[in-house]
Amino acid sequence: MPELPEVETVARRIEKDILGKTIVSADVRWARTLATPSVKKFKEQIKGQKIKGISRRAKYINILLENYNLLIHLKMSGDLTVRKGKIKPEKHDRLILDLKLPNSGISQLAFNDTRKFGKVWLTNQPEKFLGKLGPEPLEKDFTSQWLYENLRKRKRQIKPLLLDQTFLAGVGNIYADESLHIAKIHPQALSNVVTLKQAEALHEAIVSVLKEGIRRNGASIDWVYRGGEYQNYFRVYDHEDEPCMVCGTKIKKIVLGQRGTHFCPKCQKVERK
DNA sequence: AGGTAGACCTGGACGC
DNA sequence: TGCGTCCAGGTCTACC
Repeated sequence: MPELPEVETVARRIEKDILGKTIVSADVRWARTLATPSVKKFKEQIKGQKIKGISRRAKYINILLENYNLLIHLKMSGDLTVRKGKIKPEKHDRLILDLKLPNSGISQLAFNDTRKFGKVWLTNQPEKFLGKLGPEPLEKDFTSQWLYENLRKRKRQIKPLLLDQTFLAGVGNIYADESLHIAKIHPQALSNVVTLKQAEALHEAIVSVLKEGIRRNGASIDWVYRGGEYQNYFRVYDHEDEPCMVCGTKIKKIVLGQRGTHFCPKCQKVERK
């Protein structure tokens, strides 16, 4: 599902429609969507809270309320939409918040999530639930030097390491595959033998791929269409057996850390040490 | 420490 | 048409 660019897109899309509105009630349609607190407490605490801001940290959306943070993780199939008026819930709506401005009607913020993996936290200690996330790849502290040093500290296959949110926040399966192809690094290359040059190339690839993803409003694949177009620019993801755009070799698909992994066996060689 | 398998879920694609 | 199997943008836990 959504990775950093898709989550960023969702947050930006709903921002202007929710800022300044007051949450007047909550309809919890799938109880397990709530990570914390209980349904009863959630409804009590969120009622009357005004929406002060919205941001993203890793793949979490963080909606700032007067006394709480509403954290939302879309996991594989989640999406957030704002609807005007009281609408009949859609099939996979898991949580609906009724919003109101003083001099206008009701609108609704709906969390729709087919696969029910998504989670919502209402808390005044967001750090407690955001866990030990790695740096944001689009922030200043993510540099090629940082990447080089931290890759060398570990001894792991590089792709699963990129997906480790405590190592680097926000990169998911698609953008990891795309970045490694641009940087010409084999997904199974060991992190401790990556050269400074490779780390620099990977750093640049990660940043460019994420920025381009955001510019294209993310990717829309499977049945989850959010308006994004980045799926039309994939180099390797979902391109198994198609020719590599660089050298024409057939793109290979393997499984790494239980995730489908796409790469060009000619452009991305494993260096044995 | 790092790798892997199973859970959590629904539904689309594909083979027979 | 229908049924079974596999796969999917994520992450957590258990276990080797």
